[in-house]
Amino acid sequence: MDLQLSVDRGSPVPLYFQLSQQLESAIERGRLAPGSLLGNEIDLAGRLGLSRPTVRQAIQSLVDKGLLVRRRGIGTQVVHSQVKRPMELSSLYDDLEAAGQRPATQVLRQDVEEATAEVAAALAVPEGTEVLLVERLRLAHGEPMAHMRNHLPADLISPKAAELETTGLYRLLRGAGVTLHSARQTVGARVADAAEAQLLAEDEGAPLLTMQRTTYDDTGRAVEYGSHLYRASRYSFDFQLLVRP
Amino acid sequence: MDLQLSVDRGSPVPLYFQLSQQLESAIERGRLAPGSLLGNEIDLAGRLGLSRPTVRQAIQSLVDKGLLVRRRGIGTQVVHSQVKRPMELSSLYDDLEAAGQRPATQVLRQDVEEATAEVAAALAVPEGTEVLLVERLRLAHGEPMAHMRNHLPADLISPKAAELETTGLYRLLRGAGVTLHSARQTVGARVADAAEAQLLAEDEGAPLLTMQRTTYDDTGRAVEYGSHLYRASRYSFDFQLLVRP
DNA sequence: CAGTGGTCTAGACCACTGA
DNA sequence: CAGTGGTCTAGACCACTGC
Repeated sequence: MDLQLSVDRGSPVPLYFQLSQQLESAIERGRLAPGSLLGNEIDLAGRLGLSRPTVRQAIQSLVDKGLLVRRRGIGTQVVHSQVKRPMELSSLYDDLEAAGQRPATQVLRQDVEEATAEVAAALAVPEGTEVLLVERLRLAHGEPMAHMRNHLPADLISPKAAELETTGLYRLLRGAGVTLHSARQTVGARVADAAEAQLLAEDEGAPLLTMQRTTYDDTGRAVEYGSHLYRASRYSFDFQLLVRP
Repeated sequence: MDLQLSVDRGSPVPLYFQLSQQLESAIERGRLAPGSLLGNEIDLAGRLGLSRPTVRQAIQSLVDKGLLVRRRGIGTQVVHSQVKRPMELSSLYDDLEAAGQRPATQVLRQDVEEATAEVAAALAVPEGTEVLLVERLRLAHGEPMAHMRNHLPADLISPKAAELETTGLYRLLRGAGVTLHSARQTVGARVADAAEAQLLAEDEGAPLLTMQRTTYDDTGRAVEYGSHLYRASRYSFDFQLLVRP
């Protein structure tokens, strides 16, 4: 197994990160075959001129991603199956863009309102607090995909309609210095009523996927509550789970 | 912040794990308030008689769980929001049991069959390979919740119907020595046809959640492919996501 | 038995934050 | 500036695996 592994000590990139990236790309390119053993940590450290803890840190990050499996007494193996990304906190805009679907957005509404009981509870603010409401229609290839209603604390961002039409909400939040940390989601289904059907170019009674999501920043503050409708004929949630050890 | 932290060096439980458990329970009991600083790692190590890397390992595991946030130059803080469990690879049986719903199962069918193209592709076996097909109806409080069709390689387990009625499939797999590792899922929606409606005690045209899942063990072998239908009026998927740093 | 990963130590220097 | 987490080293011993 003659992988060309090497680290650059002059680089500001941490050594363990350089190594984990090289291993990850070797796995992705198939240079490290599924099921193959990685070779023991001590040798690897010696060959690279690194200490064992540093090598372990690199390997551990790939184990956490699900690309490698360690077995005591055996060694470290490349997982057989192609693990794709675990479910990420991504916006529909990013998802569509990544799929090459050239998303478009129509901003239907953008107002500052007083929080209803539902929104206040989700954002953990007093009822009646001013919140920004953004209502959008997401299109792909000119076809409606989803209707999205988002509520945000009014002091976070004040996006222009043009910004909302050319980028995702999460990108705007990150640009405003918000560090997204976690989200709580509920995915369900229901059938379209007449108004929803017309908005999404479906028939009344068509199946819709519903998703409610509250997103928190790293201080634990709720920064967004979304309540969305997706056309089930055009969209499904697709994701990977890792079993926590 | 006078937490009674201590480690038992005689215990076979790793020191970092003892510490992370004590910190986690302190956070859950509210003894470590959200937003409070944890105190620096060097002091903590000194007070416990541990080395700094060991303390860091304990803290890191809680950061990975989303309970703590580190900020360079600032310190380590308890996250404000109550983070619940991230989405787990759990069976509906376990989910219902955890919710106190006393699940029940009707085994509708249990056969060894030849894999269809769909199943063969999902399990990565040749078409026509013998696979175990299990078809079940999951009930809670006597009401149908979901219709579940699972396909498994025929050589893994041969469960008795009684076992299938009193436990989840994943528990049976774990009991057979299978280490579950990851799963790929797709969640969608559609409306019930006449047969599905009757089976699930819904009306024709009622909304259903669909879920297809392929589960892999730690060698990357596909050990289960499931194709399930949930009554949207009774069930939704509820989960937490962490943003990968 | 030899070889593997799992855990742990006691230091070191750096980068970033806030006062 | 002092204090924090981020990274890194060079060892050590243990637990588990397979031969």
